[in-house]
This record gives sequence, structure tokens and C-alpha cells, in this order.
Amino acid sequence: MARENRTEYAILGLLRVGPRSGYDIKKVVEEHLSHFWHESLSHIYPVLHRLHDRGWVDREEGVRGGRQRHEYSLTRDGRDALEAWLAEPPEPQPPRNELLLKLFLGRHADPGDLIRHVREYRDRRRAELEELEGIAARLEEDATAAPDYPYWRITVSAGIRSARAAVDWSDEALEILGEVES
Amino acid sequence: MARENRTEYAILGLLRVGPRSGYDIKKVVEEHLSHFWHESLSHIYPVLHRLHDRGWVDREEGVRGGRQRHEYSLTRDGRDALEAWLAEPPEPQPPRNELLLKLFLGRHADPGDLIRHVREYRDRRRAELEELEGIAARLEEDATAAPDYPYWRITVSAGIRSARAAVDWSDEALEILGEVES
DNA sequence: TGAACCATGTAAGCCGTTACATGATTCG
DNA sequence: CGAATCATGTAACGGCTTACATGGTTCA
Repeated sequence: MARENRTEYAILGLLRVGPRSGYDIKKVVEEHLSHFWHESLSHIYPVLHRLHDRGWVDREEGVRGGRQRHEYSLTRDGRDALEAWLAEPPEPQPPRNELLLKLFLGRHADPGDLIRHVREYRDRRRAELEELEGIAARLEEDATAAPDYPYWRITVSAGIRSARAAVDWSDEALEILGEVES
Repeated sequence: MARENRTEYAILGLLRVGPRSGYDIKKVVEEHLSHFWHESLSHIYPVLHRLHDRGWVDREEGVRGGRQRHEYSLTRDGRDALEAWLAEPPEPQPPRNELLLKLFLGRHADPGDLIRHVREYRDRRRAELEELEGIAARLEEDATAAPDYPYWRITVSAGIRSARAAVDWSDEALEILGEVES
């Protein structure tokens, strides 16, 4: 089952909650899944068409505020496909970490550049960490009763732990690189 | 500078150390970069040809043990290109974590399946952690004097911290999922 | 002698991105 | 009135994977 289109299942998953337009899907991904998932709008539309052709989603053409708007909803087949996918173990993604590659080849680079790369990375991950901690706090405050709560908590925790490890590692790397430079 | 071929620079980087064949490159990636990088052999060959056409590598056709063998080495231009790439900040990869997506949609999945997914993941990351700790120990033992030592140490540490965080998170997730199930 | 490894490649094709194209509405 | 947002798409194409193809060598 390699080489499958993960966008299809991400879309199916979001439609599982309720009917949405392509534009909506993009916004949900950005607002709620952004720390572990990404979709580009131009890819969502053709996938939605394909899903429709396959009978996994229904399409309702409509208008909202004078603008055209196509709302998609899961069909029975779509729900089955989603559930089958959920039951399958996710296949591990082959890693490709550009920062680590550059660091691995660090001897042939300018130490100052490497330090800059790591600092940028650390700042990004630190910002992410703070954002996630805010999300976690809000989740604890007003969503503990939601049926999705345990699942959301798990994904937020993954982000927090990953970001924290990244920040700590960056500090260590910066220390080592500082010694190299001097 | 988006949409660039990272395989090109990975190859350039490995050739920086010394001349190698495509097959060699694949083996080096597997043996030394596997916890943060991946290349497939079928992709290496055409990229090598392209690099050759561009004048970034030289190609020496030869034979080793009766088998044909093409050895590539960096040209001056290739070295310059590599160094320019190393100086550029790595662009952050848009995240796509399938396991987290499935967990996020966990309410619509079978809890037992999710537990199995996380366990598999944890086992994989735990094995990785142990392997990396072994590598770290060996590095400390017999490579502290190598010029590459600080850089290798940094990348190994990244792997260890990431794997450790992943294992810890998995345990937490398993606990939460256990409560959900019962 | 057959499996594992060494060694190089081509072809097909999917996934996803970037760039391009269009047009309405809202709001400062 | 212009920028931001809502809203939907197509075209081109690059990156990488999978499958396929070939053939020599080593070693149990």
C-alpha cells in the first residue's frame, strides 16, 4: 500500500466531522493541524474532484454571500474508506532532514553559517513550543469534556515534546559549534 | 530557492569526502546517514548523470573485480555549489505526520488499532534509540580526535533526543488510549 | 548451484508544488 | 478605492518511487 495519496484521507477525515468546501478544508488544516499536517489549496481541489468521481464524497453546489461555493460531504463509501485507512498502520516516512545533512557535512561549511541555521531553527521551534503550550492550556480549560479531547491532547503533547527536544538539542548544538568556531 | 533537488546536494556532500560510485553513495547513506536521510538507488543514477552534464562532477569509468564501475568525483564547480548550498538556511519542510493525523481523527477509529499503531511506532523508535546510543558510545571511544567529530556528535545527539522524546510520548499516548478504551 | 551482493541503469507514473487565472465581497 | 479575504480552479513540471531490466562475482 505504498505511494498512496495521503491528501485523500486527510480530506476524508476532515469531512467526517461535517460537510465543508475546499477552502474550508484548507483553513481547518491551517488552524488545527498545522503542527503536524499541511495541505496546499491547489492540491485539495483536484483531489476533491477525484474523490467525487470515485463516489467517496457528495458535492452540493451552492452560493454563500453571492460567491460560488461547493460543499462536499462524506458518502457511506467514503466513510468506509476512511475507517479502513485509519485501521492500517501508518507507514514510516523515510527521513530527510536538511538541517542535519548540512550539519553532518559541517566540516566543509562556514561555522558562522551553521550557527545561524541552528539559531533560526531553534527560534522557530521555540515559537512553536510556546504556541502549543497555549493550545494545551486552553484545551485543558474548556475541552476536557469533548469526545475528541483525549485524541487532541495526544497530538498536542506530541508537538510539545518534539519542540522541546528540538530546542534543547539546538542549545547543545550551538554550544558545540561555539567551541568549534573559537 | 524552493523546489530544489536535495538529492543533488546530498550526493555532492558525500563526494566531497572522496570519489565514489552511485552504489557506494547509496551504501554510505544507509550506513551513516540513515537516521536523518534517505536516498533511493534509482534516483541517484540519473542525478549523477545530471551533475556530470552540469560539470559539477567528473566521471571515471572503470572496472572493479570484473564488474563495471563508474567513479564520480567533485569538480571545482561542484565544490563551490556545495559550499553555496551549505551556506543557505535550510528551508523548513511542511510537516506530514500520518500517525498524528490518524490519532487526531482517533474518535472515528478503533481504539485497539490506534494502540497497535502507537506501539509499533514506539518499538521502532526505541530500537532506533538503542542503536544511536551505541553509535554515540563508539563515537566517544574512537573518534573524538576526528575533524568531523563535533558535527557527527551533533547529528547523533539530534537522533537520540528525538527518539527519546518519541518513546516517552508514545508511553503517554498509550496511557491515554488505554483509558479511552476501558 | 543458488542466494546474496555488486553494479548500473530506464520507464512509467504519482504526489504535490508553483505559477497562473478569475472573480465576488468585505471592510478600513 | 484598495487590500484582504472568500472561493475555485488549471497547467506545467519537478522530485522521487516503483517496477522493470541486465549482468557479473562471491561464497556457502
